[in-house]
Amino acid sequence: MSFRTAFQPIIDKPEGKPGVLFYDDNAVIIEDKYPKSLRHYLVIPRHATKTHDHPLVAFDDDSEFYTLTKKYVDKCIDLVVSSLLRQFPDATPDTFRPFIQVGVHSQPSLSNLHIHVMTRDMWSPAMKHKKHYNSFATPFFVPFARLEPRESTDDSDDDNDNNVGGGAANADAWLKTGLRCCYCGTDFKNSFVGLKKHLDKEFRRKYGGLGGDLDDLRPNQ
Amino acid sequence: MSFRTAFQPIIDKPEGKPGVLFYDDNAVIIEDKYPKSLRHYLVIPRHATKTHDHPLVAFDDDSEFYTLTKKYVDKCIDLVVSSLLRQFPDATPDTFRPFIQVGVHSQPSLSNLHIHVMTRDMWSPAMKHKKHYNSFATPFFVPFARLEPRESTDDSDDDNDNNVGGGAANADAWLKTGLRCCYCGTDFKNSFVGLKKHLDKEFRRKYGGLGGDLDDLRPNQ
DNA sequence: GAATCATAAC
DNA sequence: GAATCATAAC
Repeated sequence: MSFRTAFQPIIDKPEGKPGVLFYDDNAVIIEDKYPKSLRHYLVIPRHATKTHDHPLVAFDDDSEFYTLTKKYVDKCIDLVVSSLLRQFPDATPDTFRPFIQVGVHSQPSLSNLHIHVMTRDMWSPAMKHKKHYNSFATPFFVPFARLEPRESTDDSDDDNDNNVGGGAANADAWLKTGLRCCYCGTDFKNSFVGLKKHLDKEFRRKYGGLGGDLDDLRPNQ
Repeated sequence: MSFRTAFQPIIDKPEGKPGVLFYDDNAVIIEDKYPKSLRHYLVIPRHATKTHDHPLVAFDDDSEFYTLTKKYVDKCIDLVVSSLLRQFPDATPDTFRPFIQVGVHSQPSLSNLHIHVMTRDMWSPAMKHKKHYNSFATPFFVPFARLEPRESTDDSDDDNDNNVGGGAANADAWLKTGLRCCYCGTDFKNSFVGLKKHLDKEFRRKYGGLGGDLDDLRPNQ
């Protein structure tokens, strides 16, 4: 049961902890220990009670908390971009900014509130099975922007696919749905191996020619 | 479909074929290409029509064919024993003779009539899954002795478990039944890995102390 | 990691 | 060999 609070020690005392990229009184930014994309960081608010809220309700009626958290999300995006620019000298920030996704799991495994900030390549040796993939490539992954509190109660513009209010309802179904390429939408049904091979091609198309050495990035496990 | 007749070329022309241990006009004796025990040979009658008979009916009302085939089965047993004696100098023929099982599959994969002659250790890297094991360790495997034609029509002594007459009926069920050690009967349910580890122990108890080097016998794949 | 399914099956 | 299930899950 204790694995669910794996982030608590980092929240309590981020100093010197492995993977910590940044921290202040409000938040910690860490590298995901099992990154599911080339870059995969986490923003972890340090708020004593919000940390125990479900991500789909933590920002409800709390614009202040959303705005504060967004500041760290933006900082995290900057960290992802600058890290990639060091690896790909011919790229520009615009190469990567539209390619970064920010959001939360509608059923998080770890209970402390955390926001994923990651490139949308899903190219990683830690991406090992369908549930991993679908948790980031379907509406199981809820964009952070959709968590922004609204003044109006009129939700006629809402995209019901994401269904933030009762968003955990269809979560299991999304994890089991057919595998679709997050670049082009090609349907790989249940063929995870087929998807992985295709993602490798898409990755090389996306990241090739940016001055980096893709062979350095080969999976090491 | 052609794999089913894989033995036909050996029947037609055994000369110089790999794995052939003996042949004359009536039969060929070969090493099973995927041995499921330390020793696993096959007796293949060369009779032009009998070779296409199902093993559970090939010997019906044909004592002569049974007697002829038994001669080659006995020869095959001698070959197994002499081969083992070369490997285990401290053993005697009686170490192995009661430990050899002779019989047929009630649903053979290969269509040419063949009789299995094998040690009852099931210790082999080619023994890879439940169906392999149960095909030799349950009544799916029909002892050759039970195929001997009888004068009498009184079958009150028959063991209905083997049910030679309609023997293929429960064949699929036997392949799926729980895994039981062929030495001691211990039930391993569906744990093939558990069974394999136990068989390794039984093997070392049976074959240890016979002057051979068991380390030479370690699986090579 | 291991059992199951599909494939190959000796 | 690969998908599934169970386990672990960052």
